[in-house]
Amino acid sequence: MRQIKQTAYHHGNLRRAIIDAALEAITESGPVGWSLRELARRAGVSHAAPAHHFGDKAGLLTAVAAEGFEMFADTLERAADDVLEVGVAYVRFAIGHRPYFEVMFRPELYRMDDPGLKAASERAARVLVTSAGRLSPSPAQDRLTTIAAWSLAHGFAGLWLSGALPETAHDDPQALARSVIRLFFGTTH
Amino acid sequence: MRQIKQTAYHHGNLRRAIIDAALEAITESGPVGWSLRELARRAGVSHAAPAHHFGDKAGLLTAVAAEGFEMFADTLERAADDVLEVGVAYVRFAIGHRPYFEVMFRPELYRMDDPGLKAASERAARVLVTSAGRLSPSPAQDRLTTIAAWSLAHGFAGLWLSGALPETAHDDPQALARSVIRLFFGTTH
DNA sequence: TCCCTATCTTGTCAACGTCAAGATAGAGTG
DNA sequence: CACTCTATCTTGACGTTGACAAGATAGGGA
Repeated sequence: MRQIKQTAYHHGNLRRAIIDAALEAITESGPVGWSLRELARRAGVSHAAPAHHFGDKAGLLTAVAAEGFEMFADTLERAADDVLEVGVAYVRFAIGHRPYFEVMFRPELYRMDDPGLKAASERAARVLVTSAGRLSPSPAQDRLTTIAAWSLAHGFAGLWLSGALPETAHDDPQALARSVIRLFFGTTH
Repeated sequence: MRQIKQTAYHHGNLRRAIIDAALEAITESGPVGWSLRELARRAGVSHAAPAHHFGDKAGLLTAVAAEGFEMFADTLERAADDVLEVGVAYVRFAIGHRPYFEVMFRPELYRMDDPGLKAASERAARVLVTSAGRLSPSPAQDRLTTIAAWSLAHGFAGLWLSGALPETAHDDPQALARSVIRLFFGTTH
């Protein structure tokens, strides 16, 4: 998956175990509905063990966001050939990796100056800019088109995650997202 | 503004003072970066005073969300004549009343079964459905068009609030939003 | 064998949300 | 004015939390 810096000491790989526990907890009760001590209990270690790996809560969420942006950039890059599919991939990631997504776009929860995080998020942004540029009617409207396409995908994901969309949308959000995107960007594909 | 149930007892109007303090605190550090005790200190009352009015933290955030949805519905209704302006009003509210907006679309923070809240949020949704319907090319695509338009406005607002958009966007977000919406929905107006 | 260092534990602290019980003061009634 | 009633607010307490400091532990290199 990703580089693993820790050789196994007492626990095995506590860093990963804590992150996994955090992802579970975020899935169950959001990015703030849990405590570091609870994660430590889930991982079977003492209450202060997480602090060694992440410093504090923001440090843990920084690690989650960084990992999320890495996976996010990978996902978008895999779809980069087809502009429509980049949008669908955006929504698919948000829904399929909800705990990551819910942290990633809430920068007050983590430290944005983390170098790995910044690199991954810029990598993801590059795919969006490049692929949306191909939709632009004229070079002068590149920026506007990028923001529009990004807003559409991001808004759909956000509304779906917050449960604001009508129930019928919950059957197959990915197909619905594809329809919505196609509505704007034509059926050229 | 809205009905005020409390007659002034010891404090004057503590309920309002606590909500205002909450809005300030949310503006400064997000919907979870503060404590009830801090709000009580700001209002100059004891640490347990807020509990009487709101029960618990979720109760306070429910009141914030309800008030937000009321104002939101009012804003949208005022713009309902012009479909484009509904989208602009959506963004304007999100940015101009950021602390409300940041709570409203995070339902895990409050109690969605609150009757006043539900009524106001349905009132807002009705404006969106009605006005977006006017954009729909055919009745069969009403639902899709509504979701698309809503996603566009919601996504732009969310991206702007999270600081994800490039800095140039921060000069006049409202004008930028208008351009973005016009890009999709033509310049018929 | 010995030390070094990353890893984890234990103990502690102020602050927090929440609850229970008591104090206070305005409003209504006579 | 005297009295009571009740919404409002205070005080005190309890278990939990994030964070810090100091100590224990164990694997790896010399």
